[in-house]
Amino acid sequence: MAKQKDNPAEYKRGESYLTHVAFDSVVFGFSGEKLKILVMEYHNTGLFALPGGFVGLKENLNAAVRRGLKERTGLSNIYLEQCYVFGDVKRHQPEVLRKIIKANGLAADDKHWLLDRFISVAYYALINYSKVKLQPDTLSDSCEWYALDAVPKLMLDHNLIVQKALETLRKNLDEKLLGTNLLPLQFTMKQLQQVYEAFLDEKVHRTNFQRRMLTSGLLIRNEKQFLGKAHKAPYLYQFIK
Amino acid sequence: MAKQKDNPAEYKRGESYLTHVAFDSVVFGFSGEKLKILVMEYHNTGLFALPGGFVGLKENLNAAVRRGLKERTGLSNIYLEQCYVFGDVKRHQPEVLRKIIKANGLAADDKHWLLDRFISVAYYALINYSKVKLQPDTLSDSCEWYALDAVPKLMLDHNLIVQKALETLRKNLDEKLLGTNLLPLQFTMKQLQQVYEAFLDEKVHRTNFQRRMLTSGLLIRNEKQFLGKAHKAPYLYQFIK
DNA sequence: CCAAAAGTGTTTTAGCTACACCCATGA
DNA sequence: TCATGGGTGTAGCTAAAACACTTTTGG
Repeated sequence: MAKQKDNPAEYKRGESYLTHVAFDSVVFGFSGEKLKILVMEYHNTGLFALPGGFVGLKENLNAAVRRGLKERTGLSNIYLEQCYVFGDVKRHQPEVLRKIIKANGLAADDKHWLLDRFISVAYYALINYSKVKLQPDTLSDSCEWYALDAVPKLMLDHNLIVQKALETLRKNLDEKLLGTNLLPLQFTMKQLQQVYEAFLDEKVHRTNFQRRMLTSGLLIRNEKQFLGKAHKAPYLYQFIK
Repeated sequence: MAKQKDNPAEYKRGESYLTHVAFDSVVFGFSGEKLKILVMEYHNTGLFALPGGFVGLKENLNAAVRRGLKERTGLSNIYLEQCYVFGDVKRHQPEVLRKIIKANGLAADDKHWLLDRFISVAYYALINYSKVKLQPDTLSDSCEWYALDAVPKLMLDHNLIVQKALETLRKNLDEKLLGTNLLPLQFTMKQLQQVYEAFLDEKVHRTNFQRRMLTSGLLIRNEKQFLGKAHKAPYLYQFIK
């Protein structure tokens, strides 16, 4: 990719991306017994935002989102799903975008394409926290994990997008096979339980949870064990196939 | 609305609608024991399509979809939900749109904005069949109900959109309260069962279905009865509130 | 031996399935 | 009185909830 292509703010209107169409991703990771999401901070603005981007003129929408995630996390083959389209007029706040453009030392004349109104397609992604190498894009000075209960105020309607992603996931927890994507290949039942609890935001009954998982037939028990704690060593489990 | 505004094909690029953004609706109705959807046919082209449209520059996405449905069915307050965003490059088929524009006697030069690539936000709607007064838009010569098992070949990826709408609805049948939107205020248990069967595309157990509905607490039984058939008169039911 | 966490067993309840049965109606 | 479809009763199965219990480990 040419240097110019790395910075969306330098594009002229409609030159390389579809106008009026954007995407934002809520990227979930699990670490330290907590659910976290990726948040970017823009240079010298104090503005926080979800990692997002734009769709190339000859690029599939889903492919564009994968490209965006690849650039920020280094990962391909990410578990990714559409969540909702945010298309209200009131999400158009050119002052906010102007602030970002100016902070990057670019000319923010009134015709700059980033100042236009955008419809944003929201996605959520589930990724393996430990495999990620974070990289901010050229407009941002950081891309960091934030625990769900410590996400800062985000620009535009991005906090709403996070809520919507959570709701969507909560609805179909089981069929999304949370653990497959958020946990390492092998994990303890406790870890899996914590993932569920983090999404549901409530405690689940330990012994019944264990039985439900085991009888589901989706995971197998490895005889290897994880030692080092002052209690019975737990089995390690992994999902089948 | 001015006359010009009634015909999207007459707009210049970006003059009144957001470029690259469209919507399509799968409108479900229930009649004659069958599930049906609305399909439009374009003048002199043999092309069939889902009712869709574009988003005004100062119009909320959801509002645009409601406007589109109002124009074609005369109904406001329609039950409406997003379903999926179709954003692949291969759905861009300018030849098809060119055909429609020409058949309407308009100039289809290569820069016509309808020939651009569009991302389409798919919605599904559940409406009360008997309340609808169908009206084609200015580009179409008909807007008709088609039984789900008799939907013709539609343009672009519109058949795929129908499939996606069905899948989405099937997943959460119960929480969508199908009957509330698809049936008249009062209905027999048989009708409600037929709605479920139409969506699931399989028979459900009559007596157990009845019990499940009654114990759900979502509907009440009216003592009024529907007479005229050679069998026990069924109760009429209605949803609470 | 004790505390802590993992894992198993058991009882109760709730809901669904399948099927038998009775009821009301028009021809 | 019979065919047709509406409505109820009930036995059997399965899954989840609640809780008591045993096991393994480090200190």
